Amino acid sequence: MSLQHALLGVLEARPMNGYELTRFFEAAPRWVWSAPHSQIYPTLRQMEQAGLIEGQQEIRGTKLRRMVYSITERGLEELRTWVGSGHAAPPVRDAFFLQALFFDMVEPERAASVLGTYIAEQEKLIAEWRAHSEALLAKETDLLKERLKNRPVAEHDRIAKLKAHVFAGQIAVAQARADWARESLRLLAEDGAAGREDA
Amino acid sequence: MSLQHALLGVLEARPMNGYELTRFFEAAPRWVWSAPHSQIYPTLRQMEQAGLIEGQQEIRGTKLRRMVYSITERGLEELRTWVGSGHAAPPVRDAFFLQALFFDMVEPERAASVLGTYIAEQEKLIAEWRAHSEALLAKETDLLKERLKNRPVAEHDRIAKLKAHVFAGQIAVAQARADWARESLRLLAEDGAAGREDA
DNA sequence: TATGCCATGTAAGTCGTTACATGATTAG
DNA sequence: CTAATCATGTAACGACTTACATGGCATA
Repeated sequence: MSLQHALLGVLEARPMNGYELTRFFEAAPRWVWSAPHSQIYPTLRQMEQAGLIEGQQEIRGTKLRRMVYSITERGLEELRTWVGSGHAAPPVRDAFFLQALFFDMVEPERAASVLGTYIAEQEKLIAEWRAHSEALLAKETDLLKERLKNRPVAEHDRIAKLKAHVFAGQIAVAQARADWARESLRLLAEDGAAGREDA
Repeated sequence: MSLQHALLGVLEARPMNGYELTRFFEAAPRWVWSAPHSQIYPTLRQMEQAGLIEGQQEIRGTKLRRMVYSITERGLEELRTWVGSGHAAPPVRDAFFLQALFFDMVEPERAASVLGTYIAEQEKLIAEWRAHSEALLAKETDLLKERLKNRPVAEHDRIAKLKAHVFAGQIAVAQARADWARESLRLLAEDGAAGREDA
């Protein structure tokens, strides 16, 4: 159900149509959730039927229609309830750690190459999230600006800090992964050397 | 496809039946992958058809049958190929960070309670993984003992270290999450105080 | 003889991926 | 006029969840 809550969370800032939401959820500098448009459009219709959001049709030009969805009172309530209550953690399922568990089955060079790619990926994510986190702290993102319009000015700093901190969390996790991968590289090198000495 | 590779990785240590694999993948002290038996049994039959594993039927008592699966040469090859090559990272999708992104919408006390539960969960995972990591380093787990039987003694330490290190990675990530959650608690407390001062 | 473990299944439904498909509008 | 962008869909498939379902074996 998380996609629904993600959509509610975005629509809480301002009304949007499916296309805008799609750009948001398919965006390259990734956010905390992602989804393709093929999932977003049907979900929006579902949510409208459930009364969580309301669609308003608009016409651009003569024929190009778009449905602009806004969050309803029920949607807000659902979002607040979900955010305020605990949810069971999803089962552990990490394909990369699974792969790493069998690195002893391949030549160290191949494992090292896989690790190198992984580190680069994590670094890229870190860079994107860092930029986003800083933009939030500076209250420079479009969505945050919209969101703050409905909040008392006294709370603006608090809200910006809290949101930025979430991305700091993503960064911390990615950093832990990257650091671990670098240690793995060292471990592989050591072992490789030891292996050669023994041989 | 990761479940298939997880199964191959376990069966590389020794032949097992669906029930044993199920206990492994549904185990409370979680591993790096999990799956219910309703997913495991059909997957095993699929993998047998694909020639990745081979089933041998055994009878306990008079009627109780069980299929003991062993990895085939093709399965080994598939596993090695998969382990040795890079795979695109799955899209970012973290329900807890998503939830945290909207903590400003609920009372700080509720957010704090959600964070508290989260921290406890992470700590529990850390404890389980720590125990598992230490058992691996000491070469005390059943599966590792089986696995090492087919490897040169000179490599035993290396293999144990590599496997244990994967769980150290899971621990590092969980630790990063827990630390982040603790910082979040501090941030919420600060803000709460500031909010009350302002009011 | 009853409880707990061994052992294996099916089925319905949700979530997510990938590919296919269509057409309007705008800016250069 | 043509390419990029706006805008919205469908369909098939695979992965995972949850619930339902059955029966044998061992031991107390």
